Amino acid sequence: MAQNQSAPDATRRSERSRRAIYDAALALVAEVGYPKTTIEGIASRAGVGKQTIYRWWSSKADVLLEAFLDLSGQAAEAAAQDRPSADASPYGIPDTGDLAADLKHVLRATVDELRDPAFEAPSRALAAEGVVNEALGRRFVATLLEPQLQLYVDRLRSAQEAGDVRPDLDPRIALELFVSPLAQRWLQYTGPITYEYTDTLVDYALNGLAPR
Amino acid sequence: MAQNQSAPDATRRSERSRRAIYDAALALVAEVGYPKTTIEGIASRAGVGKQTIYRWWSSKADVLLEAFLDLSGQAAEAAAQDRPSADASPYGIPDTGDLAADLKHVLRATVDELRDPAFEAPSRALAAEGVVNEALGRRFVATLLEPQLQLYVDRLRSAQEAGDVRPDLDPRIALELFVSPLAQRWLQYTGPITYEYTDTLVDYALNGLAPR
Amino acid sequence: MAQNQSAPDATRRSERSRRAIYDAALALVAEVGYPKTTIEGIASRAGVGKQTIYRWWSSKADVLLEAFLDLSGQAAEAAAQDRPSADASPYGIPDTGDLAADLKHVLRATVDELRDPAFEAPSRALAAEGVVNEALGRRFVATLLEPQLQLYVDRLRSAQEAGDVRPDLDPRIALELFVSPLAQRWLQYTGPITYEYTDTLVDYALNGLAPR
Amino acid sequence: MAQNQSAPDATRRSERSRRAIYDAALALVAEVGYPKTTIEGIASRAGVGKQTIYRWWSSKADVLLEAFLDLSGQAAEAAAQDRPSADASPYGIPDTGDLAADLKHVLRATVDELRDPAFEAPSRALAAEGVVNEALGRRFVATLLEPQLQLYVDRLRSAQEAGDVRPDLDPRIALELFVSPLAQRWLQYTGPITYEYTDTLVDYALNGLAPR
DNA sequence: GCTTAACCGAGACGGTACGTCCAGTCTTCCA
DNA sequence: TGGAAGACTGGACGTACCGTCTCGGTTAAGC
Repeated sequence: MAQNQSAPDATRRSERSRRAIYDAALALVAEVGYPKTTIEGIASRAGVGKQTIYRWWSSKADVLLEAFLDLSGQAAEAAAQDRPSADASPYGIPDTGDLAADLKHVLRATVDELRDPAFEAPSRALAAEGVVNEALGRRFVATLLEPQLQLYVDRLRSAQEAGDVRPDLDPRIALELFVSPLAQRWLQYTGPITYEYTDTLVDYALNGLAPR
Repeated sequence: MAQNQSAPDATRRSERSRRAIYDAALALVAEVGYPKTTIEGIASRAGVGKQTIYRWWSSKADVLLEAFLDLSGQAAEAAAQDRPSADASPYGIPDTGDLAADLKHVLRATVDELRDPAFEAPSRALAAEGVVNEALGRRFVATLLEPQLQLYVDRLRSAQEAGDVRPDLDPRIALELFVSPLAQRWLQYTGPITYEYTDTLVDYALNGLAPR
Repeated sequence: MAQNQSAPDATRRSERSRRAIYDAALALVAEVGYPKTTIEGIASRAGVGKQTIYRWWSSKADVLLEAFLDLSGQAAEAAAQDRPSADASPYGIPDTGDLAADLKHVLRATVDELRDPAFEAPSRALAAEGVVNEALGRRFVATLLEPQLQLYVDRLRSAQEAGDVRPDLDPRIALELFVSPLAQRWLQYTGPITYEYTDTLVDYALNGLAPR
Repeated sequence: MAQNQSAPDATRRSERSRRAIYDAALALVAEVGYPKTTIEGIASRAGVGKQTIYRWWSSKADVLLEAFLDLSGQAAEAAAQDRPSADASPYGIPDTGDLAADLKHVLRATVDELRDPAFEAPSRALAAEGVVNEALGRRFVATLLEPQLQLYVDRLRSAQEAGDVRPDLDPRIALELFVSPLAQRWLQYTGPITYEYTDTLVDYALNGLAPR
């Protein structure tokens, strides 16, 4: 099944240009915002011809998604380096046996990340694009969001085995009770984002709203 | 505190043009999508000069926000008309005494609304724009989202008085446990949106994840 | 034979506005140039509604032509005031008996006038417009240029009677030999405009190019 | 002395577009007149992006000047082709020994040209623009008018050598006696343009107005 | 080691939309 | 009812980018 039209030869691709484009795209999104970031601007800042961008990506969002993926990969690697422990899982959720404490810990880390300007600008841009562009949205979720959520699924399953979470629950849905509120506050500015808030979310979610 | 610069005289504003612009904006967003909706396109479809748009609004997003607000207002009015009951609250959440049932009912209605193409296109566009444009995002939330959420706050407070919800909970946060997951699935395509799903959310949220 | 459509009633016309419009038009043409002079600009500077201009004139050029006519009229009146002599002819060409001297004198005065910025800007603008807009051009010539040229015709006829100009010549054409070169240099920047130049023109024209 | 700002690379210029723009500009000026000729109109008629015009020219007048220059160049070339005689001078003035006849001949040809609609529309437009825009006016004169006038200078000098014109005359001024009147009549509609008229001009100019 | 095909930087090209400025018309309110 | 004010439709302005398309130059693979 051959490519329809002159698929570029990836083996001859310039690594140098690819990196420069990632850097330029992330820098511009951070500096001037996503809407004012243009393909021409990226090309010019990267010292690259426009065609080199169009050859390998299909849109501005596409470039940014890959650039952000690359950035996340680097960050994950760096984080793994710092954590010499046995648990190999990158960015894994700790399992100390205290579910509430573990979740609160991870959510606090997420709060920190959401405030890191280097991450905020591109991820917000991609999220926004994804809202209106379903194809990109699904890619964004599949490559970036879902892997993160899977960690919660794993932790919740472990908690079910330990008897800390009801066994009949669907962990994929359960995690949304405390993850989605944070996501929405961040995406839509519906409320402040604090440690206290995420701690509260965990408590509410685990214990339920109804009296015991 | 004088007006900045030659503010137009609102009393002379053409109601006809305003309506035509709202209609054109909503129609175009629904037909060709938000990114391909242009000010020129709106003006042309509305049979209006571009300047008439720029005179009263500052951006495409601004036009759409007002158009959607207007549309929502009309819809609310129409709904109020249909409900001859004593409870005057527009779009109010029913209070039958059964909290779970009431919430499930309202969330199912929300599911229906999220699927109504007439609402979906513009609200998705506004949400996307709001993610990346904080000023607009906050206006979107304040004028459209928060009033809806307030209804949940009211219902939860009533439930607290009835002893169906723990009295120490913050209702504004509590509601997020079942509202935000739906919002996120809709915004980010993180999962299917069904009645079953929203029913499950209500059950999980009221009873909690931990065993009783 | 009534006017086709609501001919304005000239008797109720505001003299105040008319004057203000003339002043504004002349001032703007002098300050920003003819192309950047706009009807809106004139109206605003004159403190007048746009409609008041459109009611009485049909175009920017039309306004300027009348304004300039008015200005010329005033100037002629002022000049007449300064000249208490018996000869009533306004701006008349002196008739001392020395044709060459008289023509040189008048042409030198014209040179001065062509350099007066108050006259230059509007008359140049009108001339330019007239080149490309035949109707206006003809009006410009008929109301402003031709009356001036008629003075030369008169003087040349007088000279013919005195035997200083060949009797068979057409004075209307003859005058062009020394007037048109000056006009062209002014209109088209084809050469410098000096007293020496106009003196030379008179000499060449009177004596001819061929040896005597 | 570096180029001011990102001068375009002339070697990559599209000859095809340049020609199409010339053709469109000349056609539009002839069809709808100079004031109604717009850059957008030229671009659209030429099947060219607006930017392609703005890249190489600074204004509508600029485009037209070059287009007309090009047209004149072609016409001159075509004329040279038709004249297989030894005298290489393009558009040269004949030198039969009879100055009056030669001048009358050339002026009659000029009368014809002034009436050729293909030349009239653009040259009138350029002349008008030049009246009000000194920079363009000077370019118009230097590139189009002056070279023509130089031919008269040459012919007059030859006549001086032959003793047909007084030796002390400045030919550059002398030529204006019969050229400028024609120019003015054409530019300002101050009179009809006929062979008889130009013949008369030559007679008057050569013999002078004063009796012999 | 020399050819050759590709990627590459550069940027001109045909387009679309931007946001602004005016033209000329229409409407409202004041004197 | 003339005039000041200014909102209206409409259209051109000059600019910014889009995505496509050459144009040398450089660079790596294959002969």
